[in-house]
Amino acid sequence: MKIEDNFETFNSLIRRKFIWGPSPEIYGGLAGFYSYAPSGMALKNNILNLFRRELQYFGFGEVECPTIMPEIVWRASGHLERFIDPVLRCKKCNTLYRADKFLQEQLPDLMIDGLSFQAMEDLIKKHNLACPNCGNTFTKIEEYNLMLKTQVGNNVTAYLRPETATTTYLLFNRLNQDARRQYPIRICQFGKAYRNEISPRQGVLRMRAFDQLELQLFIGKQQEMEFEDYEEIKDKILPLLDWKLQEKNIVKPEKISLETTINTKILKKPAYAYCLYITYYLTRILGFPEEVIRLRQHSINERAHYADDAWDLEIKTKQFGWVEICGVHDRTNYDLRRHGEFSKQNFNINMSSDSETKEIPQILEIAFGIDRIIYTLLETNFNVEEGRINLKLNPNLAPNIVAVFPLVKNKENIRKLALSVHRDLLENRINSFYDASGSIGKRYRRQDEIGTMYCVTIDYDSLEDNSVTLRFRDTMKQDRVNINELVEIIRNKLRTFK
RNA sequence: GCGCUCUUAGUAUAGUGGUUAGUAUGCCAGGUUGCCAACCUGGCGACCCGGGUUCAAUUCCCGGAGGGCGCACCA
Repeated sequence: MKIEDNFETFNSLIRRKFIWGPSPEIYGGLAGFYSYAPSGMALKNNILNLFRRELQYFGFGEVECPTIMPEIVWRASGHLERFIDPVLRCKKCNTLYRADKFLQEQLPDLMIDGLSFQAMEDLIKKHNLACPNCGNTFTKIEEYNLMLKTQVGNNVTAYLRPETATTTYLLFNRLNQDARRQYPIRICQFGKAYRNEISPRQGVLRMRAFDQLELQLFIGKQQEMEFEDYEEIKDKILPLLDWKLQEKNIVKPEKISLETTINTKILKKPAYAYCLYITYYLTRILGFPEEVIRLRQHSINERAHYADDAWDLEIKTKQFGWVEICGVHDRTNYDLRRHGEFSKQNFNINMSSDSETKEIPQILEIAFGIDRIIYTLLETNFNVEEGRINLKLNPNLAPNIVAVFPLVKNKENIRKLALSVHRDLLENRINSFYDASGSIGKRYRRQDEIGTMYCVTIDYDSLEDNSVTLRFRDTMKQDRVNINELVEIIRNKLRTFK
């Protein structure tokens, strides 16, 4: 197989090293479903470990909720209404049309938004509308439900969650008790979400079952405008593309300080600016270079039903263009207002020392798609350098931290020493991989292509003076170090990466 | 979901109505090897699934699944 610097080589690497694969593959697969293999899962876990450590620093507590919730939850959240599309199916050629969009197109002068199914069907009859593809008539309007429906117990209708966020909000009264009025309440949740995509494509970028890591700030209206943490980050410069720039067909973000965005009213709320900062910060520590990142604002009709302002963090990829890996939403008090109404709970609470004023908390939401992070991180770190695949992952994210080799495999005492170095690293809980097969060069290349930063080779001299070769992935340069210092040296090197 | 197109070892590919289904790479075992995909020997491993046509189907036909592209969809 020739190694060319293109995304075919990259795609082949994913399959060859079995990072993830279609599922259930032996039965032909089901579109939109993938399984992670150990190396892919190691990467995912390393990303999560890093995120969890940082989120603790930012004051977030983690919760975990069921992935299935009864119908009423999704009625309250608005998903039942917004995630079910009316569709028209041609009786003959089976082509599917989104009913409301189709009618609006055909009858541009009428107001279609908000019409009942019956009213839409009447319009179709009245205007004799037929399938543009083959000219035949339609079936009755059907529902296409983007949420996966199931039954709990005997006859309770329930849905698999299309986002983790809503399930977090349901805990609000408990979280509020726990928080002792220290606002904002900062909560995160990691877990699966499910969407019944009509045609899932682009591999793990659009799965029907995918992982989200979502951060929520429950915050007072006043506090959003006078947010203490904002003061510490207001000088930070972010690559921003607001929708006014997009209207001028500009795709390159502007580097603006958060303070400027507030002063020029690009952003309304300092607390929201802080959320954009956390989003950008977490993305940067994964090792994404500045040039491939932009934060893009949604236009008004691009926004979700609950959002007052929305920005996506996007990564520039070779294969798929700009890919959203995170959405930041100002959900206002929409969610708690609705869940308060539907559950008859009182979420109108006192958030300040002034015991007179009560309010329903605002929610600011940061939603990462972990699988999209994995894809984009692998793609941006993928390099071909003079016929060598080098996956330049941050060393603490790679599946292996270090690999240990005997220079030759048929010298028993070299092999023994190599194995003991390997075990010693494992004893110190440094993720080490032992490999003795093939030439030394081949073993280096095997590690390069899965991003292992350090390789340790035990040779004839090692037997004499207890020293080994420490070889670096990116430069291929080698240091001579003492075995007794190896653990500390590697730990120190890892420490220089966040 | 519609249209076009594709599907052969882990990966990348060749090819065929009757073949021991080829090649490269990979992987395994052994040999060799004093540091960057070396070499030698031996071995492993594939025609997406179902039906039809046929004496015979991996190959032709139909259907399905999955992938790619375009359209639609992507709260």
